[in-house]
Amino acid sequence: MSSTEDTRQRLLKAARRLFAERGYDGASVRAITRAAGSNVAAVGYHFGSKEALYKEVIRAMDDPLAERIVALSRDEDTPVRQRIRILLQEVFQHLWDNPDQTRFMVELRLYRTEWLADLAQILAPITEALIRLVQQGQSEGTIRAGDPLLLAMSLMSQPVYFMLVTRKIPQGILPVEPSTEAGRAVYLDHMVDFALAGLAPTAGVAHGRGS
Amino acid sequence: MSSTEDTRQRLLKAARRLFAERGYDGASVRAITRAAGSNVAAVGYHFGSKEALYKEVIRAMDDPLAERIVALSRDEDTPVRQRIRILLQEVFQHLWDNPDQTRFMVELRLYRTEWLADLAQILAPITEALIRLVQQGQSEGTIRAGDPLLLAMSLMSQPVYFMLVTRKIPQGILPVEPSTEAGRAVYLDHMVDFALAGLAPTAGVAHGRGS
DNA sequence: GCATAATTCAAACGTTCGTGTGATACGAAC
DNA sequence: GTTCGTATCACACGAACGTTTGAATTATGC
Repeated sequence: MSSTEDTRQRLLKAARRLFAERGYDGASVRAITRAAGSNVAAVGYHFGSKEALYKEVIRAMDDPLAERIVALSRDEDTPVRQRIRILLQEVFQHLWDNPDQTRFMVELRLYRTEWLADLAQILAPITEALIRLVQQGQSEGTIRAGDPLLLAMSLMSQPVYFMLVTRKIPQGILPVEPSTEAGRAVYLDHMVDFALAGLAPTAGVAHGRGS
Repeated sequence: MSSTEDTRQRLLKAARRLFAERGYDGASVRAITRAAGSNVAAVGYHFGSKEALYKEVIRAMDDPLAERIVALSRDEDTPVRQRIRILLQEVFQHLWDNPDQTRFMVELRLYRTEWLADLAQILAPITEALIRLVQQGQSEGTIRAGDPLLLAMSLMSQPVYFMLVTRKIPQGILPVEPSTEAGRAVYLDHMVDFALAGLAPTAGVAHGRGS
């Protein structure tokens, strides 16, 4: 039983990477087992089927990010807007360091809606943490009025969208190359500023129906 | 030659739908030709290969939206912020009515980076139109300072992200069902408000490093 | 050391994939 | 009516797919 867990873990790791890189259909069982350094039959033995392996990858995806975010959202020593700033930065950084996760989630969202519930369950704590923060800011008066869930969605849109648009983009398409730490900071800073600006208490111009 | 163009068009239409629904690998040539009501060999005859068909679907994707947006961005009779409002609404509506397009573009972005240049070329006019609008607003003083491209990216993030998150989502996950016109308006209005708030001239709270 | 279970492996299963081939159907030109 | 280029068809090819099988190998309990 010693190396069993090793094989299982190696399979999960390889599967997550390849599913993210090539999608469910594009990542063959043979390619996954080859990447994991084991036999084709290993998937059948350890998980039962390719589909079961995929669902197991979803299940194993609740990672340190969620608890970090929840902890951050409860850190009452830091001002709300500052907490949001840190939170968005950390989400972006995490997504940047784990591109597999974003791609995997997007594929799940687009092509595997039958397993979306599994994903929503994993993301729930993050959404709740964001909502909590927004509500706190609203009661303090540092965040403008509005449905907390909708505002939380707009907040999440910034790190997710910028990650999708800037990660592994061919050189020359974006004016600032996000491949360097410095270049990435440009997108990161802007993304946070825009999100916080969108939360700012009504500035006189923004709200209502007109311009 | 009479029904030739029909078959070609039917193939393109079916291919775009199935590529969007199932991804490149998930949409088999047989499924596409079956959906188009023609023979398996039709793809080989009209396009040469499955890959060539895929690229042709990309090429045929520059649609009315782009020119509509460019025209709107140049409509000097409407205030800039109002133009942006309309523009974001129309982008969202268009993406909503053509979910194929978003899914197709996302797959291209994630799994087919070798063909990304073809996509960037098609999206260029839209990006340029947004940048032009932002710059005009900045020179008027109705839009806050900042890199116009980055601001344009944040603007686009709203309709795209909300489309991705709300379209064809299983019932019960979102508190407001986006399947009805009225429910959808909730997301649409919020998305536009948030985007415009993010553009608002510095309100005293937003900018800088801290909360 | 020996039985017993757990794990890995090579090989093969039937199916589906993208593509190629040759025959057939069709319409226009003469 | 025959010819010719275009379009569609049924069909077969080899390769890759997910899965299964049964033997070989390794670890565990006594």
